[in-house]
Amino acid sequence: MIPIGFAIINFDIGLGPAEILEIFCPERHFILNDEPDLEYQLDDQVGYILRRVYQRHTGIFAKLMPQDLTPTRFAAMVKLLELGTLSQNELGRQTSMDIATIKGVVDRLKARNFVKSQRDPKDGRRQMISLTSEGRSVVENALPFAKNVTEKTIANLSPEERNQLVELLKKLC
Amino acid sequence: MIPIGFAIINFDIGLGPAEILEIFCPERHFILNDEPDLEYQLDDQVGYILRRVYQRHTGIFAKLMPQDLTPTRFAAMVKLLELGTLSQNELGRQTSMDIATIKGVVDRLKARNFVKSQRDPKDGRRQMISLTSEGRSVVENALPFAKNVTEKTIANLSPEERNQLVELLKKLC
DNA sequence: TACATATCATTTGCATGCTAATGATACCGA
DNA sequence: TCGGTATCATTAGCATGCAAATGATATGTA
Repeated sequence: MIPIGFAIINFDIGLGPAEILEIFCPERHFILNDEPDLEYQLDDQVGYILRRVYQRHTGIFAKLMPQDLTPTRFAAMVKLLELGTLSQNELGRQTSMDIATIKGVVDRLKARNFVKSQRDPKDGRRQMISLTSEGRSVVENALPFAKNVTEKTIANLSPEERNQLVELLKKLC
Repeated sequence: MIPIGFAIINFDIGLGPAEILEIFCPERHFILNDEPDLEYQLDDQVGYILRRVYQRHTGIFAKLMPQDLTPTRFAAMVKLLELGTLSQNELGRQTSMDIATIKGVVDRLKARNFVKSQRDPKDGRRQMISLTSEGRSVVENALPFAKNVTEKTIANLSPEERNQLVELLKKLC
């Protein structure tokens, strides 16, 4: 049961799929047989919308942030600024990146001399990651831009709506 | 000006960074000098939260969907089911994927024989993409699973909260 | 001490997602 | 018809993001 079938009817009687379903069977939402209503509007699915919103956000981020800072690079540097030296795994946990992803991010930050790493002398498994002085300066200077990115991302929302959104999203992770 | 400095104070007097800033200067939010307040909590930034929520969602998606369907593959197939044959570019626009991304998705769907493509005889530039009969069957069978993915993603929210969230997110893309 | 288990890190492979460069085809106005 | 412009598609390069396999190091216990 696919939307296009309804769209044709829609041309004739000026009703959308949902309304037509209501007319045919307001309780169970089926037509002509017992097939369950599988009407599925991609554009209303939270996952699809989340992808699109995050896409727009990363576009804003790329446009406004200095120093080629990406969301993940910046996140790692902010956490290092806040928490100091961290093992690579711990840095990944703090920034919601798995070990493969955080390794790539750290490698690229090292290539730019924004972070440095050294083995933990007390635990030979650990790579301890910390900001270089250049990295500290870069991330401190980037903070106001990052605030601006957040502002631009939610510019269409009122202050109450902004709080609502963040509270709702926090319940989903 | 980094949070850890406040955290130490916090131990002693039981106040968070925001409250301490209020005490020192409720108007301009600075302490001891004219440096603007750059307090920046990564975990409260909407972009960072969006990434984490979408991450969790894709995890649910991967766990529940059949046929190795990913969010983008499924999105493309749903749009083809709904709208019929589309040019590759148009399919990308309908699913919020740029031309490079949609090409990869289409290539992988073709490799699985879920979609087929042929040049538009009326416009030699266009690759017209459509579902194969196998692809149609796969996506129709996948729809209830996709509904379940959405349900699991927002399981922590009440019905009103779900509507709120979707409405707020739609304002951001 | 020796072994099992856990943790940390690396690597490979696959899948998005973007930009930029390139080439082919349509279309439109002079 | 010609030439400029627009659209469609391909390709290359870089950056996430995940799963799985591998290896090195710690740790706890028999």
